[in-house]
Amino acid sequence: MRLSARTQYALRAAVELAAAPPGPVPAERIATAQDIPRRFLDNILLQLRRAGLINSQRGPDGGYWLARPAEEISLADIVVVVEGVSQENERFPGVAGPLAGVWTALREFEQTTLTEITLAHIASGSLPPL
Amino acid sequence: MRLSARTQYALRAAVELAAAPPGPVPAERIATAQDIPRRFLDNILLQLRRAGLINSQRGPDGGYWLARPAEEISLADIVVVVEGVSQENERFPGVAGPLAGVWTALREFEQTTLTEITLAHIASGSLPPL
DNA sequence: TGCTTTTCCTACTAAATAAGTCGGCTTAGC
DNA sequence: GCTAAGCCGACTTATTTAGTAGGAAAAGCA
Repeated sequence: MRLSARTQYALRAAVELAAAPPGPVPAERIATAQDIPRRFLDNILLQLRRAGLINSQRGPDGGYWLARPAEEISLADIVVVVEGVSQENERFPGVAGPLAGVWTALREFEQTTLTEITLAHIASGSLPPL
Repeated sequence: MRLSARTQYALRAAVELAAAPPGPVPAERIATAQDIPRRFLDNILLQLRRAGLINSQRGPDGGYWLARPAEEISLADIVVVVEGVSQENERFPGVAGPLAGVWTALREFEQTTLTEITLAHIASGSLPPL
């Protein structure tokens, strides 16, 4: 389970939005709270908005907010957007063939887990039973 | 679960050794059977030998063989050697703190799975219940 | 001895990916 | 028209990945 810095930042930013009171949150505040390089964060938030996960508003008192309730956004939603969709299953020559099944099983568990956990879970600190 | 080509090759080479009849297997044969670039494979086998997972013999009829029975070498053994030991748990600022627990859970599952599956399982094609 | 087969070893390089930066434009509100 | 935001593509730099290169050393055999 290797996650790029970009993906980690995206998740942390999203959690920050989930935990904020209703209304726009400026990028600057997210950057400070989560210790994320400001310009890089801009970049990431843009991607999340284009994917329809968050909304934005410009101008004074502008900022970002979740496009859906935090209960309805899973970690997988964000990971998929930022990390891109996972690679197809490869085939392994000869006697190594059964390795494929192992990777499939691991990936499935990973995906199931990330799909079950929502931003609300993280923000509230109460994880569902794994 | 992102695995580098190097790690995949190492696993496939090890499985090939596990499936071979007793005695040294030359790198050339592994490279052909598993379609791995020859010089790169040399490099990887060297690393596995230094880690004590395989043994080698030079000269005509030389080659490589597993240092222990295939039942006693787990996929994790190989992954750890090639991929290096996993990074320490990071901490996440503020409200994103609980994310750490998710990564820990995922990593533990991954590690448990890879530890339970041995080269013998793969070579025989009979995976243990996951 | 010398030839062949095979491993051993360090170092190098090219390509891809990741991480972040820059400059400036656009929009909204006062 | 000033200020506080977001919007956007392009650019730069660092790291990692995936190999390659060149040869040295050992083992067996004739």
